[in-house]
Amino acid sequence: MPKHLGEHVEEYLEAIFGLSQGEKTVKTTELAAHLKVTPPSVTEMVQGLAKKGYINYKPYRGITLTKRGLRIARKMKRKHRLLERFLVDVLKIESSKAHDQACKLEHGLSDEAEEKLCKVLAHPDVCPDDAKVIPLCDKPVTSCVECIEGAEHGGKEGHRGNLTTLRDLPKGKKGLIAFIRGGKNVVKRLADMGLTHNTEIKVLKSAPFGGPVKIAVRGSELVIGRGIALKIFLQRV
Amino acid sequence: MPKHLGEHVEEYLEAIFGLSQGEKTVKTTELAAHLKVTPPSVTEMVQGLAKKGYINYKPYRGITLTKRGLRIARKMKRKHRLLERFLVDVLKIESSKAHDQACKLEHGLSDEAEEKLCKVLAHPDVCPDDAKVIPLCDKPVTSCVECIEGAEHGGKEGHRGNLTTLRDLPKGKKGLIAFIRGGKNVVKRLADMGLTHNTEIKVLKSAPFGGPVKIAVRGSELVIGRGIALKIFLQRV
DNA sequence: CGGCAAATTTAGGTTTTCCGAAATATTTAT
DNA sequence: ATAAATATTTCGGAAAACCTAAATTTGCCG
Repeated sequence: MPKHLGEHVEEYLEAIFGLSQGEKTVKTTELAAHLKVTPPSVTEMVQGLAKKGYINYKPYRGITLTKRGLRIARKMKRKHRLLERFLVDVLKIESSKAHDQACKLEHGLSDEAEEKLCKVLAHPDVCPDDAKVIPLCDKPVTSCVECIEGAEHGGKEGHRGNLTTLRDLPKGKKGLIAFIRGGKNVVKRLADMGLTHNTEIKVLKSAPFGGPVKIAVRGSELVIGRGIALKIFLQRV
Repeated sequence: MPKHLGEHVEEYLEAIFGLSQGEKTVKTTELAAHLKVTPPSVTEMVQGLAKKGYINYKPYRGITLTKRGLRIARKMKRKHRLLERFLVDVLKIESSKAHDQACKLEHGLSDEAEEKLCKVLAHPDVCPDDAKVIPLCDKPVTSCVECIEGAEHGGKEGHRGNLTTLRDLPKGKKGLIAFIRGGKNVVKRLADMGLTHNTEIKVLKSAPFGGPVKIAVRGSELVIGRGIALKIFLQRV
């Protein structure tokens, strides 16, 4: 059982996650540049991570995260981005400085504090720095409502590595609504349009830069705004 | 120039600070128990700290902080306690858990974030855990008002290691008001009683457990409540 | 297809912080 | 005052991460 999972391990996994967006394998040198260490240091660390089962590593070929590694990496990114939101929204720190500050804090943030922070920030969807999506929490819920209403969701953790937001689902693709990021209002508003858990959606048209998305739901067509499209998480089918 | 001042250095100094309350020299074993490491580890670390000038260390005799060490230790305690307040007041984490959580975050908290956090929390005076006083910031101001009003206090840092709160000044002792922790209201309220910067105070009677304090100011007598006594910082004379 | 440049890994070494066992100093108790 | 108990330090070693210099592998280009 990995007890305290060194900071550096987390840092590496998070970096690999960031650099590998969409399956891409990550190269040693990229990682070295990103982490500001030398390539040999990366090689060494990466060998360790592979041995411990966090990544798949073929010498000279590149790196991908395993399921285990992905879980940790997503969690770190989530903590990082929640912290950024906090630093910018609550403490009013410039977002350019917030990133570095979040980097230093993220490894110390407990899961409990992460959860409470998410609640206090009203379940934010993107980080202020680069508007990237904040990964979902791992609780077995289908919308933030269940989390807000308290209730011990003591169950096993979900594995949501493969969910996409509606904004990121490409034109022509279909998906099942897996999670709605929002409280009662958002859930209700979407339900009124027929968008509920497990509903199938097909993307008809998606504006390139996060503009509105046109979708087909149960035969009818709908246009969904950028903001709300970020709150709908889909399981591709 | 010490660049990033390892976490462990900070941790040790903070622990020494905590254990040495009031000049007492700290013993190796105490420190080991407190930090949950073995005595040999402490000895080794402590030798390093002494060489770097953060502590005075006589083998077999004990440890005290130097001025430099004290500055760092106070800063860490301050960050720690501000974080505890934040975790308890804002995130609603149980205060028993908040201490450990704060320990993990404190080393990553930048000076800027510390300052902003202090502002957001409205310049709190004690930490929720054990009601101990949160050390003052090092800015060259005489009350929180100057800090609230913005203004770049770009000057050199103060050295406030020797200030006491009115609550902690023993009966019979005299002090000069050096700092008032509070905004306009507090400062005004105190000014109305004749308590302004540089005023001399003598403690006539001090209730043992933080009860009211009777003092003499400019010939007249006053009784000060526990809460407000914690906000008045004195330079002993 | 051979050779060269770039990417990557191996080798050898450093620093920091920890540990257990053994030596030494200090304190306590007879 | 001295011996036993306790506290502290010394010694030798380990794990993590890093680094530089020196191989080695890969991939591209003529």
